[in-house]
Amino acid sequence: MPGIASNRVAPPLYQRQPRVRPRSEAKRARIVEAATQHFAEHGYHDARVGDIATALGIAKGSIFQHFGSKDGLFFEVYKRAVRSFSKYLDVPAEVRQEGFFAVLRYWLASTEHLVHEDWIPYRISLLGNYGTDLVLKREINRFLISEDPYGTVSFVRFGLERGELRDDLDIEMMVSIIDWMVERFQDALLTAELDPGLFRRQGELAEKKEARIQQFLAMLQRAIGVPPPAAVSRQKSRSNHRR
Amino acid sequence: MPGIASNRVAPPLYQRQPRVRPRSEAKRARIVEAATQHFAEHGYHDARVGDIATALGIAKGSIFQHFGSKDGLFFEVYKRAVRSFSKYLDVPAEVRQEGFFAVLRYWLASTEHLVHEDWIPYRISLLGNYGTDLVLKREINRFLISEDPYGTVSFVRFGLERGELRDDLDIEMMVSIIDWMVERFQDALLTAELDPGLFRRQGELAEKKEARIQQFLAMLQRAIGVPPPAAVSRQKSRSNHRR
DNA sequence: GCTAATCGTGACCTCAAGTCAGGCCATACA
DNA sequence: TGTATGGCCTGACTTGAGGTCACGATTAGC
Repeated sequence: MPGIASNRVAPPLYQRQPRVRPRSEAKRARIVEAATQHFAEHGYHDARVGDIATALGIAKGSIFQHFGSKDGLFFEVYKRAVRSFSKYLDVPAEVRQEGFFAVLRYWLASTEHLVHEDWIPYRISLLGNYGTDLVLKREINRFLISEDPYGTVSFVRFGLERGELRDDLDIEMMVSIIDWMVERFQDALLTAELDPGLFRRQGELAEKKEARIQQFLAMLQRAIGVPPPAAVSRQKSRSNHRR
Repeated sequence: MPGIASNRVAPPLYQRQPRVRPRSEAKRARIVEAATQHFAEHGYHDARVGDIATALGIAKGSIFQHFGSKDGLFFEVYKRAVRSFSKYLDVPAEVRQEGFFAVLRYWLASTEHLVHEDWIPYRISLLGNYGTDLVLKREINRFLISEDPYGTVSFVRFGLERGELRDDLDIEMMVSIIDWMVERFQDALLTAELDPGLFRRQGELAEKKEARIQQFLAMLQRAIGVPPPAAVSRQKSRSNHRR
């Protein structure tokens, strides 16, 4: 897969700063923009690099010069799409004050709304997660780990600091669990519209969505949340949590 | 994608049972066998239909006659691989007697052993889950739902009947949760060897595997298991539960 | 053995990714 | 302003994989 790793040239031998080359950057951006559209509409395999070039009125070779390969182009498209998403903690202050699980509920509940507003980046992310190939998928995972674009790590720290998450679990594991579960849950909600039949029985999911979100959150809370103080000495909630 | 939907011909108009055609079935099986090998070794995209034909000493066109397309061939390969896996409840009787979570622990613990014994079907399943494209993935999901090849549904029923699983959750949701979580957890264990870098930080996972399995099970038990009866009677029900 | 169907073949087609030699053009400096 | 330099853009070209098809070989049923 040529081009995916690094498509920057070797450093200049003497002075001569390349000087940002505004033309080139602008063009890359235009290409990524158009490619996003095409990938989102046709999927990875059925998107044609030639079509993207035609749509932009440029030569196909030009795209390869900038991105090296179709994979390389898609990788840029994917990164841009994923970076456009909000991070977990980017919520209204009052939601954040309510705590970890309130934040989670906020996002699950607004998923549908967000996707209606702009479905394209979601589709791209779906393609990156399931619709290309293992080599690209590995690259994507490296990216997700190194950039943490959803801010899951700091979100989990937030939950830990507030004493809402168990401290006897690996932080790595909690991050993974959140990423996995939320991703799949959102996929299931979303693909009901974008890709009917992609995940398990989303048919009824649409109706029971509210209930599902509640169930899902309650489950997650039991799984990784601090156990409720109750049962022994009723009252006084959080003051005596260990650590 | 011709061929993936149905590569059986229209039903015969009058009598004339096709009569199983032993030659044809045998050949299909040989092709699937060889294709499995190639897909597992090279991944979906880098596997060449021509190579498979050459390896079998037959014409490429013959493969297309039998399976319609590369996708169609892979789909058969995938189904066979997945069907070769054991179902959840296919465990030694004494494990089964211990109950739902014991069965789960049994499988998680033997994952590594199983994959060493025969890594090929696992690789194929990984390719089907992440490494082809969305159209095929949809087909695969339909298959998984209709066949339930791991027997997750009856496994969950088993847990419910034994009173080990909460009865206030949707059965559909529990099935999905189990499928998702176990799949990802196994992937993380497995790809540490098959595809380093495919999932989050599996580096340390290898060492802490035992501990992770414990953590993971405990988490799942809190999430979907019936709450422990204790807690009313004075002291700590959970801290010495560590299993 | 004869006939009708299926099976198998390999040359052929299509089409999309990817390449590259050459012309274009913007900038840097005289 | 003239000219040299180097990156940018082009589009015709190559490569190679999936997929097709007419025809000959093989088999099953009588």
